[in-house]
Amino acid sequence: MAELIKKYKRLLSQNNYKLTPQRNDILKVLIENKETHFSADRLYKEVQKINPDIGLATIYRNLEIFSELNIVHKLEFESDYKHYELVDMDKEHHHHLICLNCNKILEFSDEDLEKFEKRLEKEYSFLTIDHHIKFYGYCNECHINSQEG
Amino acid sequence: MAELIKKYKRLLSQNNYKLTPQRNDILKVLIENKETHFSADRLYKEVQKINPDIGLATIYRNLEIFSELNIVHKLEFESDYKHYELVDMDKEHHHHLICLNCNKILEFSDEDLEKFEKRLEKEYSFLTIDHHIKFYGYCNECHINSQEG
DNA sequence: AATAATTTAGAAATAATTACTATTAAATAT
DNA sequence: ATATTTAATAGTAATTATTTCTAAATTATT
Repeated sequence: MAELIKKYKRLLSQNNYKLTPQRNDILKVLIENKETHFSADRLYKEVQKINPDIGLATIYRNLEIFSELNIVHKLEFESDYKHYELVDMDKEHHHHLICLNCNKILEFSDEDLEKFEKRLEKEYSFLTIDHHIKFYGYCNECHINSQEG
Repeated sequence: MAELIKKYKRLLSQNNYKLTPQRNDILKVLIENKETHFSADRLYKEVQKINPDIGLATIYRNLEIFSELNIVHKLEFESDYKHYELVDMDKEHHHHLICLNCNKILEFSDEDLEKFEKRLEKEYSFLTIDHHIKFYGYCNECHINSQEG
């Protein structure tokens, strides 16, 4: 934990950000709950337990920065708020199974894309109705243009 | 077009909804722009061209209904509004390539999941940085419970 | 310690979406 | 065809997640 915080401090510092007590507290909560997807508001309430003076805007501001620095992942589900989770280096890149009924979110990791869809149903007893796959990156024009610039 | 509208009329009717002039106008715009992802607001402005009295709330209300009936797909990207597109039966189930730079959204269809990630870069000259895969369906507990019910 | 630059709390503003209300249109029964 | 019931609408107000703004506080630097 202390080491992890140091790592983040270094990372922040390299990008001209300081490890303020507020940032420290937010990171502490995220680390202690690295299995959890937080809404900004849930995180706010959790951080308030160790720092009653924290402001909601501070949570948002820093989640944005943490997201830039790849300290947290910003997740978009079909809800009307965003979810945030700590990026866990020890954990494989993972995806989500979202229950249309109870909204539970299960995770699975990606090794072999091919066998996924079929295996999922068995391994997780998850009945797939639909799936969305999104790739983020740079399109032809954009990476060509950025080479020029 | 007229046939398609008839099909939607039947579908609405089967679900105790009427094909009102407003719904007709919205569908008309969606059909004429089936390649397009609309925001509620863009759609609103487009429908206003053929029906100046249409209300924004009507757009939202009906997009919700159309989404239930699988007439449109509600899409969530990393933007702060939702995108809607007509479900095109003739079109294969498709996914999206989202440019982090210009936000252009390219489409690709899914045949063979395995070869995707590698092929994508070649076929679309798209430089993938990250991807998200989401499966929607029912988790173990939920489909078990619904069998009991 | 004095100065400059960040960061913060808290409030106000924004913007997408939803809920509400009175009115209109449509469907059904008479 | 007309009266009655029901569904759908326009327009507005309310809601809610998120952003922006501002003055005060903190931190780093000299």
